[in-house]
Amino acid sequence: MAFLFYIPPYAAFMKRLLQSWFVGDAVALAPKLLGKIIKYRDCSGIIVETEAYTTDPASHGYRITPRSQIMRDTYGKWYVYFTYGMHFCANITTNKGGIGAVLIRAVEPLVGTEKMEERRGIFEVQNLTNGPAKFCKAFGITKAENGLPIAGDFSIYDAPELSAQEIGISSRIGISQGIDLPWRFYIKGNPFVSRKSN
DNA sequence: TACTGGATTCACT
DNA sequence: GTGAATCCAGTAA
Repeated sequence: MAFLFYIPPYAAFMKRLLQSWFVGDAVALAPKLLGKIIKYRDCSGIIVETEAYTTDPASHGYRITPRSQIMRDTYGKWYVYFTYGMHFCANITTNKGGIGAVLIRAVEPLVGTEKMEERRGIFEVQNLTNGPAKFCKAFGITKAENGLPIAGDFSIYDAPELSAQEIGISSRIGISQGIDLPWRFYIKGNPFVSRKSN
């Protein structure tokens, strides 16, 4: 909540990240996205939780299919997929030639809270965007946004004042390698991080 | 063509 | 903690 206090001072200095910023290893980029501001049309928020996907068995990139091809062929684009018959999840592709994407798991609402409440049909700010599908629904992100470049109406901005937060990391065992794999990254103590990670 | 399961969320117990 | 919702992508035949 304390973040909200700082919006006006740094808003003027926000710098839009170019597509080339998103080139690299997904595991390295995922924590760097924390504290960045995501903006889509009438809504914006601070990214507080991300998840890295590469070529491990839990990732769509484990087997490249027409759907997941974007994970291999692009960087700096939105990979939005439909799951569980009712939810969308939004990823950022991070590689070209390699395979990688970063899932946006949770954001802290900044602008457009009323729109988010309308789309979600609930009026508890804390539950609007604290989950990957919740975030998509609140921001109005659907499959129509799949493949769009991170630019224009659907961009990410750097907010230096927010980037120095303490970062938490969850890991899972990489089945194929048999080693610990950094996985979820989140801003410690932030109330909008989904429950599983805090 | 048919079948299976899912990077989730929510209501209910 | 458990199970339902709900439909698309992927796979097998």
